Amino acid sequence: MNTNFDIEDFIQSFSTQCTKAQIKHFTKNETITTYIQKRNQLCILLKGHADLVRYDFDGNRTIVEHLSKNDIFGEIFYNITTNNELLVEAKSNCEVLFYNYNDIHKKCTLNCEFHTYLSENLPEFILSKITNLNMRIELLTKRSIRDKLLGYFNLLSMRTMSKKLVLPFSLTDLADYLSIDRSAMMRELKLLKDDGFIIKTGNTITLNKQ
Amino acid sequence: MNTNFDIEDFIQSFSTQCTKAQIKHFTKNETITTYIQKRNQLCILLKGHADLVRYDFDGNRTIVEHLSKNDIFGEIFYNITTNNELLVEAKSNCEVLFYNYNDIHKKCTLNCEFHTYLSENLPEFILSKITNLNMRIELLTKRSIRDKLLGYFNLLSMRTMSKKLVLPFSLTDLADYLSIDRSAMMRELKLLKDDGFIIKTGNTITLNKQ
DNA sequence: GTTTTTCTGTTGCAAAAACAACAAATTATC
DNA sequence: GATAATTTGTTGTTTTTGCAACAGAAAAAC
Repeated sequence: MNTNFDIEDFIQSFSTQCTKAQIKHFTKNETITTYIQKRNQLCILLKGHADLVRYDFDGNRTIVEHLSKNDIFGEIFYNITTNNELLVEAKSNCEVLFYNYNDIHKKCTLNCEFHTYLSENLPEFILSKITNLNMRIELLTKRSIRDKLLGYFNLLSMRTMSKKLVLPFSLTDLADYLSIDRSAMMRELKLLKDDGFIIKTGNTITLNKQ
Repeated sequence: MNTNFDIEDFIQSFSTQCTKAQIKHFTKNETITTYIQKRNQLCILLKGHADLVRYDFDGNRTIVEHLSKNDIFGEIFYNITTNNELLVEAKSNCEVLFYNYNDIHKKCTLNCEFHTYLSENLPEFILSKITNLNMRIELLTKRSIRDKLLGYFNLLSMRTMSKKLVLPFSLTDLADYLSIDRSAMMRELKLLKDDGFIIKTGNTITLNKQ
């Protein structure tokens, strides 16, 4: 998300034909991948937006991660313990690089630039991912809907360096992301407006107090 | 946690005098470190148990992470956005290795074994950390206290390959870890017992149904 | 071995959140 | 541009969770 990784360079070096990786394209609402243990898939989202989504037995949908350009994902990061479905859904047209994690240390037969680039930059990628996961945990450990909403808005505000922020997904999805009931969230949003904490026009939020 | 990193080898190679790292000892309840942005501290817990804890304005205490031998932690993994205190507390006698992340890529002047070892093995360490964080997120996104408890018990059960499991911390701490009210959790634990899902004796839980 | 502190277990009550159901608005599809 | 599908906004009701307060048990400190 906030790595200094250059996407153009990346594709450029990849074009030197690495034997281990492949790029695929997806249109909106297509399933990019389903998490299955032991395949050790590592993916990088080169273009577009996608959500890692879980459906549980009660029919609840949870957006586990919201993925943007340069975010890494894949089942290597998971121990698939539960039998809940975990899948990555394209939210717009996407370009995804697939890689097998086992192959990262084994030098590519062609010793291609792409391969070198990836293994050199992976630590930075991963560090950025951990930071994102920790921010997510911070949000989820907040005790009330109000705190979750304000916490999330502050996060976005921090990123764009502005009190005015545009939600990256629908309110329905926001509830699934914060792991709360949508109608309860709507009620709380109204209270936040009434109490003067936020101004909301469409999916643009402006932070006020605090 | 489940890396194949060998602690003895580690200390052995460290004893060849790396100029950048240092090992410190802590006794129970001591504060190991406080997270401050821009210091880029990276730590490895060599011995003992510790908790990464956050205290928020309402006086709520949250155990953000429960750290065991070989777990890595430190402020490089955080964007300190909120002004909530984040600190690592020793839960038993601990031995901790401190390192500055900036120094990892710059080869140590002595080009010591330790340094090489660390930079070679860091990806595996980090991968394990991400897996743990994802499991934590899965727990926190569960919608009810019951699901959180069962989810956590299942996780521990999975790790030890047994239906009988020993909680790694007190019930008070468990509530802070699952980000729920302790008395509400106690009530739910009783219901789980009454419904025959678990048998509880002290801090040993045996899973029944499902 | 006694005292102090922390942890466990319990409960009534208040507050918050989830559930359910629907109309209006918006967006997508044909 | 009409129709279908999804999203937003709203509200009454039920359920769950949090809060507060306390007694007994266990653990730690002296």
